[in-house]
Amino acid sequence: MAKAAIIDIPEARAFILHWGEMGSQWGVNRSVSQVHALLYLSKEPMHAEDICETLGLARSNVSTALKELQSYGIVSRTHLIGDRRDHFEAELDLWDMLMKIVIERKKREIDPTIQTLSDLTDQLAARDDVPEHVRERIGRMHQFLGTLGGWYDDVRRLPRPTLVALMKMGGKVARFIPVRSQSGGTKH
Amino acid sequence: MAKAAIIDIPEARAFILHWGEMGSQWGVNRSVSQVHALLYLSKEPMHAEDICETLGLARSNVSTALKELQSYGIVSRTHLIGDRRDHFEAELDLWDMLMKIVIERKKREIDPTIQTLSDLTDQLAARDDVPEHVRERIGRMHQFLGTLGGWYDDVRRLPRPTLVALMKMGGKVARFIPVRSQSGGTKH
DNA sequence: TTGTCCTTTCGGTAAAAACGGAAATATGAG
DNA sequence: CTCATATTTCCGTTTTTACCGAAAGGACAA
Repeated sequence: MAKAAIIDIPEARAFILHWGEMGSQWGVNRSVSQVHALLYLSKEPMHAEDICETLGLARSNVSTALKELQSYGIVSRTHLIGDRRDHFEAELDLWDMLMKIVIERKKREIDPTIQTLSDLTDQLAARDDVPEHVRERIGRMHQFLGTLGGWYDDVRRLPRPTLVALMKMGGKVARFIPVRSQSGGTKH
Repeated sequence: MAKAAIIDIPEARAFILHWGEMGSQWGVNRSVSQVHALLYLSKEPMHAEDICETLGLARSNVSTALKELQSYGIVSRTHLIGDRRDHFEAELDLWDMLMKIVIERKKREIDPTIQTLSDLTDQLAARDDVPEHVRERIGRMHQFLGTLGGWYDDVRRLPRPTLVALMKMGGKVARFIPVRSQSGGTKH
């Protein structure tokens, strides 16, 4: 009897399918997310052919998906002795995984947007026939995204245990913020 | 001479176009993001017909887009005296805007995923023919998303100035986390 | 109530994205 | 070097999604 494949477990199949759906909601190719989900569940690194058969996808498709996942840094290549084929395994630490996804999407989509807004802000500053509120709103968006991006660049460097501790605190971190006139400061 | 429309400002047009592109990268319909960008730049609330002409979109398309933006809570209807038509304006507070977008996407995509993972975890617990690592990894993902979701539900209730202050602190919030054995604690 | 104006829904079409298969390229063993 | 095997690129097909126009569905004034 052949070793039971992951895909034969209904719950695993459901997981992979759902992950694919969710990915596509976030602008990620369905095949890419499915391959990711499969590798996340796989105990051993898998080679491309194996992934194809398991998910019923074309080889080319899997190849592209793997490249994409590697560019995110959440899947890596390994080699098994006596086997020429590339094998692939997923990042198993979910914190690291999330951080890598966020950093990559920031790099791809947010940073260029900030750059564009920066340019537009400059161009608008050099004009005098533009309604003030337009200049102001684009400028504000620029500043906002810049702040957000800077914040992420900052906190992602924190050691993981610190990050976990911060998250577990939730809203309680607010205790440490100097109170001006808002509620939610020190309660007693 | 007619009042110069926003769309005649090249920088505004670039902003709207870019916003549309970025939206589509995140799984948001391009028309939806464009309408949002336009309303964000508009000083006055606009009615649907006006939006159509400005962006060159069909009436039906704009109607759908407005509905979507309202469901996110980042665009609202208003009425002008002496005008039966609905008028629309965008949320101008970018913090509020972001919070609303995130809460809505969480509701639509993350929460159902957590639910699914919860179900799968239960089902897996009732089986004894499933590799341990599969059970464990799905369970871990469930827990991870739950923690993340809980954290967001928590911090989003903080007063806005507190949130802004926290963000401005960036990684410095880590000062307040009890140090175990990691770097990044109190530096001096 | 009736007509006008405004909005939404619906069905078909057009555009875009995903996908598969074949061909091309690369890698490594002998 | 040559062959066998693994991987990627390219291009045509399929599937999905976005979009428009027409028709239906309200709301309000007269």
